[in-house]
Amino acid sequence: MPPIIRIADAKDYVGETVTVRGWVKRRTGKGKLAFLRIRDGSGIFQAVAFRPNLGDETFAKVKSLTTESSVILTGQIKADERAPGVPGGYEMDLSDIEIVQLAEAPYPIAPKEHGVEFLLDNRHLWLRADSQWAIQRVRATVIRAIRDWLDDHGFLLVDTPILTPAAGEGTTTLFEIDYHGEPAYLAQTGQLYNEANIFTFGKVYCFGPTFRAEKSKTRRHLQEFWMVEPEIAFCKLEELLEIEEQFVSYIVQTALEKCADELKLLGRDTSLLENVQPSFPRITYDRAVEMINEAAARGDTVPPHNEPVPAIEWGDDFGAPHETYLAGQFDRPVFVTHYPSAVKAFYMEPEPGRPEVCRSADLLAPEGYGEIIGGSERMSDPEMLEAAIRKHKLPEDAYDWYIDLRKYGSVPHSGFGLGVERTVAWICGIHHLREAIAFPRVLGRLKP
RNA sequence: UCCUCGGUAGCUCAAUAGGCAGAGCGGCCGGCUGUUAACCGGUUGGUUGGAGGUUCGAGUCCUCCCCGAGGAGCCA
Repeated sequence: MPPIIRIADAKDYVGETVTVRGWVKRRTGKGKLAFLRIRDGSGIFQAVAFRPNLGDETFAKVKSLTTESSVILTGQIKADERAPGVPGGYEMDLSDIEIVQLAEAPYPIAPKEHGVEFLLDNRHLWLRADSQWAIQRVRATVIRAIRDWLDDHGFLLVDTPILTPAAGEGTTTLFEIDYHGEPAYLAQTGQLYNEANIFTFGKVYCFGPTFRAEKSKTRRHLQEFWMVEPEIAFCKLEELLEIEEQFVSYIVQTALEKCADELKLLGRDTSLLENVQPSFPRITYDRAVEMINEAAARGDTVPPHNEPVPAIEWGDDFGAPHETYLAGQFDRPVFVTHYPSAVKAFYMEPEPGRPEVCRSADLLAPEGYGEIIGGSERMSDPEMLEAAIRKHKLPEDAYDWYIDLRKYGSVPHSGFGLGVERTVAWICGIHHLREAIAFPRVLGRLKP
């Protein structure tokens, strides 16, 4: 019995006869010669079937194969420059084939362009496409890098609840569920619980799905997305930014190193990612507003539609074109710090001597991918926090425990949240977040 | 919730001024010894999103509705 191998390992078996189990992506042929593009999860290669070698009966089996049929193939591995695939350069000279199932024809997804609606309706099949295979492998690598870096830098993973009694930040729309007769909400952040956990563990992170019921219908939004949220005790804003730039650089460089084949398959220009090394530029909100208004006065435009940069007034939050313009001025991600307190969450520490701005920082990714991190130094004074909660008209009794944290050994502390799908989309160079997660939850869509 | 665009074969799209609903891809049959979303020949394939209206005649014009995409607000 020949050994069963993975396509990714084919290079180690040149000249040997082996067995591969997988699916027929596509069959092409030329008379007595047929090519089977085979996928097994680990990689993609082709099996070459030549009638004089196989005999008429086996060759007829090959010719009968439909797209996505499941097969067990046996043959000799050969190195051949003409062989396409991932990693490519190796193919199987087929000697025997077992058809596990002859797939129904036609397979719904044809080798051509498709519309978004059709692809999302068929997401369970679309995932088999080369591009989707590559993206999910990058995603898994990004998640691994996130956890490795945090675990190796003294952070403890502490899971936070998904069923919560009240709004985390009090700003966005929540999914409400029935918690045995009382209303509960799917978590939009684990941050407040992280802030409790730092008093036990110093540096913590939570990592899980979060839920936003906003009627957001853009390529930068999902109803359900994954977020990693580190939180650090005895940490001021300046130190937080150093952590963030080390963290993001590690994630990007790890993806470049471990997913070179996948990024190549996706056609990603990785030269733009190689710059992602510390340190990242830092600009204040004040300076950002100046830059935007100078650009608006010059009539500068931003991709993808080359719209003019809209002018902005101090105090307004940035729109997508503003973020794209700002990010476009730098060759790596850029921190924008000290936003107006009025446009940010209630818990952010005001800047000493300038209470109208807070010690916050967003990290904007290049190429129009927008905000991948939102972070800040948190308010550490109990009275100031109580006043902020009242000012934002939040239910005070829901935050009593949160205020307690400032009464018993309060310390300066900071944290941030990194959106996994936005990070994956940026690294992969894909247009829409929906491709960065296997089964995206976008507005108006729950199936599959 | 608001703004813009869209819905015709399994898929991607076309259809002059209101006048026989088409092409490519996919599928199926046949041909070809190096295919890369092959090529050549043949063939299959329709409740034009739904309801109503105008008209001799509606994919096309009118009204209402449904669905989708992009964006705004909000945010990762």
